[in-house]
Amino acid sequence: MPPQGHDPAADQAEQDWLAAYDPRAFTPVAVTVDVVALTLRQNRLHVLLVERAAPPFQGCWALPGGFVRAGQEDLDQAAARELAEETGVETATLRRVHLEQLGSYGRPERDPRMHVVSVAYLAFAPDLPDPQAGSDAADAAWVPLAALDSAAGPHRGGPGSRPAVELAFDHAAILGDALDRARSKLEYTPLATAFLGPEFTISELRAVYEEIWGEKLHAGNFHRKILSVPGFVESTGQTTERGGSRGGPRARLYRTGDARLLHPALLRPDREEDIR
Amino acid sequence: MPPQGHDPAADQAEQDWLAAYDPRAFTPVAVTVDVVALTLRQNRLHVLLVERAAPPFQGCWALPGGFVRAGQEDLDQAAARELAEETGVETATLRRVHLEQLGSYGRPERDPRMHVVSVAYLAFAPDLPDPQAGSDAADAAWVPLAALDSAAGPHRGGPGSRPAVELAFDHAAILGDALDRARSKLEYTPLATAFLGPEFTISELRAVYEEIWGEKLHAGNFHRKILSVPGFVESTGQTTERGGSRGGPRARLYRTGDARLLHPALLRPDREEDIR
DNA sequence: TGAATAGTGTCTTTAAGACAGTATGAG
DNA sequence: CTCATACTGTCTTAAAGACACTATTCA
Repeated sequence: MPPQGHDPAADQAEQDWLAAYDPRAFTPVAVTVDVVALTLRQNRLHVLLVERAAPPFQGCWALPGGFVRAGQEDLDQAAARELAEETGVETATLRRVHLEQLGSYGRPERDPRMHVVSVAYLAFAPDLPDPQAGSDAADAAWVPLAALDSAAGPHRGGPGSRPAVELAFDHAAILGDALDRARSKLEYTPLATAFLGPEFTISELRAVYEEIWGEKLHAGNFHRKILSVPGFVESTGQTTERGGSRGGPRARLYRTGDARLLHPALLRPDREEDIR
Repeated sequence: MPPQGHDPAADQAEQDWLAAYDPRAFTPVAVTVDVVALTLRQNRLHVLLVERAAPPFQGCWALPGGFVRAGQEDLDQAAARELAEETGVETATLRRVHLEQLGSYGRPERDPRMHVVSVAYLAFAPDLPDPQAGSDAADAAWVPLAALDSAAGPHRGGPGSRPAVELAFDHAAILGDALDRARSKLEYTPLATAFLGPEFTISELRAVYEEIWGEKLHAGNFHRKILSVPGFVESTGQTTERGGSRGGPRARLYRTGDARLLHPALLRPDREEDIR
């Protein structure tokens, strides 16, 4: 853009220039982090939500999140802090939670108060205790995905389902993107194990895939495939104490291996829509 | 976090609460967008850089970018605007450029002036004219990746290479992440065609893969693979006017097809490090 | 005993890669 | 003519999926 006369773009350029020298001299854009924390409870996918205690969207459920503390923390740290505050979980437990950046959302009208850019994070957690509501929330809970009318994916309530929970802001869209990312992550990484305890059976691992992908997998082929991917799981040499509740042999126990990517990947069964 | 006495965290919570009612009452975090725009010139990967006209990092090269205009634009729009301003290219041409969000960078000390969160974007462009420096830049140019000491990937200068260009802020890290993303995108999407004109030969497409992946591919197998993936390319029925500069038959011309994802994907040849 | 589950064997199909071979056209 | 290139044919190997089968344990 060549230098020009007095027009709105030039005004903006001057504002930007001033901002470099006085942090309070430009129209502010606020920055928050929001966390889509997923877990499995009784083999059902749940997302951590808080009930808003104040307007806007008072009484609505929303993703846990909050403002980034200026000058004090990185985005990853802010996300971990918000997650810890909302779940009431100690830092030691957080080490077993996978946390990664999902993407940023910045439509000017996404928050009625002002222009807020939210950096969304995605978390995979093992089954954790019920959360404690933070100071700015009326309640906090692990909510089954089936209770949400999330546009994306196979996790919709059946015909007789309860009224869907409506999410505040654009959090339904963020959740949809998070589910897409989660399904894809299970293909190329061993992160499905982040939903399980330190030791698990192949069947438990398969249940994670089946719930998040929303389809049944062939038990035998899945078993062989998992064991054939180098570094996905390693044997503990132990087995479960008892067989399954409806019979069957005791299953061998495994730990997460040291691979960070799966080779070859575990691709989802063919879907029609994957061409578009 | 349960309510507690007068501690820094509570102060912060109060600040956050106030921010909901007075946009200027909290310590600000600025939001910028930065664009990693990649193109191929003479089959070499180039990135669009600007030379900074003002401190900090005056005289350094940096990714084109700037502040998000509060209340006026979405993040995608801001990135497209910055790209258009820096390249001096019209909106019509921008339609042929692929632009996607890469990720956000928010280390408090990444900008010496204040806490700035940058939302990075990745762009794939066909060969465009040389850029015009915008008002806040001393210069702008397509810089060959070989001239940069980018930590990631196979694009380093040879033994007799010029002194490496140093990038401002954390832009070298952003560029590294962008290259990782670009290499991965070529596996699962048809976006390699975004580097080419509206009609291209299979050999030209292969050159894109070879340059971005940094390795030679088998011409025959590549050819058959491209044609076997549904929706990747479609024939125009035309051929090039002349054979190659060093002989050979005229090549058939193709357009980009309607697929958005490649099935099956074009996986990179096995690399050792892909397990970690 | 019956049913469900863990784990393995084997066959078919698909896709990737190595390699050879033919036709075309520039110099 | 010579040589690089466009494109195709064929064989080998790897991997995914379908299916069958055995062994184990709960009820």
